[in-house]
Amino acid sequence: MGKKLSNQEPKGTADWLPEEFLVRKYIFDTWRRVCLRYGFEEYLTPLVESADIYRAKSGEDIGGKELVTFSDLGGRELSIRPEMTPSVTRMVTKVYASSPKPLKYFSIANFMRNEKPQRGRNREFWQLNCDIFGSNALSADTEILQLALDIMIEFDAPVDSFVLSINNRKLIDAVLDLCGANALASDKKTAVVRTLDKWDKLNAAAISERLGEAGLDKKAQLVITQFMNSRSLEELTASLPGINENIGFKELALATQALENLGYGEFIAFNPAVIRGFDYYDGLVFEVFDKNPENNRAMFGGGRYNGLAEIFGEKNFPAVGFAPGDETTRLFLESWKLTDKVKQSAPDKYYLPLLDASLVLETNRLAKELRGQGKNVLVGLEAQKINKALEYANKKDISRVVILGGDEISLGKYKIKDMKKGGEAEFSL
RNA sequence: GUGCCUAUGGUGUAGAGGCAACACAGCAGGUUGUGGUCCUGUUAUCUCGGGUUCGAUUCCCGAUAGGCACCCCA
Repeated sequence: MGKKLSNQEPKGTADWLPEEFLVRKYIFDTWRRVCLRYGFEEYLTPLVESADIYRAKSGEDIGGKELVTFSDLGGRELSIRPEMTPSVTRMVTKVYASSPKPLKYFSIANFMRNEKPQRGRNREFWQLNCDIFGSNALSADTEILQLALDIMIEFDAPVDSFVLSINNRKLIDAVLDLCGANALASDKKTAVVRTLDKWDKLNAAAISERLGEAGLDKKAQLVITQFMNSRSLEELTASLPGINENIGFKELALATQALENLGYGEFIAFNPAVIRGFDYYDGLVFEVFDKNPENNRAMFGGGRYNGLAEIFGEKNFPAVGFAPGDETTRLFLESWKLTDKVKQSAPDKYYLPLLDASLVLETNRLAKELRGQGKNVLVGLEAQKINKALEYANKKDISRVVILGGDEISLGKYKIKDMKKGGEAEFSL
């Protein structure tokens, strides 16, 4: 024997033992069911991509130091995907021109980011990605929001358990224009945007200091403060008259109205602090927040990214989408105790123990027949006394045990015992 | 990248500068065809390396690993 190897998973990754697998399968099945219900089609792209497609527009961290990169035999620099959007955009550019529009696509896939793992965040994680390509209509934005809400509702999320916060990059841009931030050097402008992103975590003095350092005077800061303190579109109009002429504002108002008309009003709210770090968003942006005080966090988000296709040298096409992750979803389900359905989703199983070593053939014949009827049959591999067989079934939470021993065979019968109710039923062999 | 916390059977936890304890799970049996209870047996180089000490699993330093928060992201 050589050196003893660690049986731990690599940092930031996790094994999925059957129990945990069942939870994630429940999450994936729910995602898939709702997407199919909206007529979305499932696709998949390769695990690795050329590293460059992430450096272009994925942001400094995800497209930089968090990228897991290696060289192939030809010296090409490849990365394990840290997100789906560049991949699906790349894929769609190949078929876009010849495809009937719009395209409604989804995928469930795993990703890698070289981060420091912590609660709700691993290096390897799984995401659902839903996107609509080829429609600039506001109804595409609305459908994406509705789909995101329906996924939450399909998980039995109570009304006050989460909120979908919406904002619009065009509106943010207009506000940056109003206060002169768009005229600033790009690093100063980034500092302003970053401050907006941190708004709720910083106090007034810290905000003022940061904005001042970025080059905004008191008057400009007041404009930003009025924008950021608006809790609704009405409040925003009152504090910044004329802002309601902005296209981003109008889109938000119309999308909100559309969702209210469909009965989703109580789930959505305008929130000026929703910015999102990806550089490619250029219209609607949104995030879903868990409202549980023990898990108060953004769960997932999305938005419109009409400009991304240009990195592949293609004519741009409209795109809007979102991506919830497996861990954040799991934490949400746990924080609201919504995991009852997980066990119900486990497949029903039969246990057919081998009660005597001489009955291997008969036992497997019966198992084959029951499997032919579509039943899931777990067959005993080693001879086992019946009390041990029942004990095993209990421990494995198996609800039915098929009994086939010498007595049954001589009568030409077998029995199925219901472990919950205790009764037995007889059947002919 | 920064800071804080933790490391003892398979799992969850006690413990004390001098023979490492308990619970659960696992396996075997009590019990030759009817279960969940009960009883018995069985399971540990106390993460690694160095230091202090007659003696360290315990105290100190370092490494490694894990967790949490920040950053960032979602």
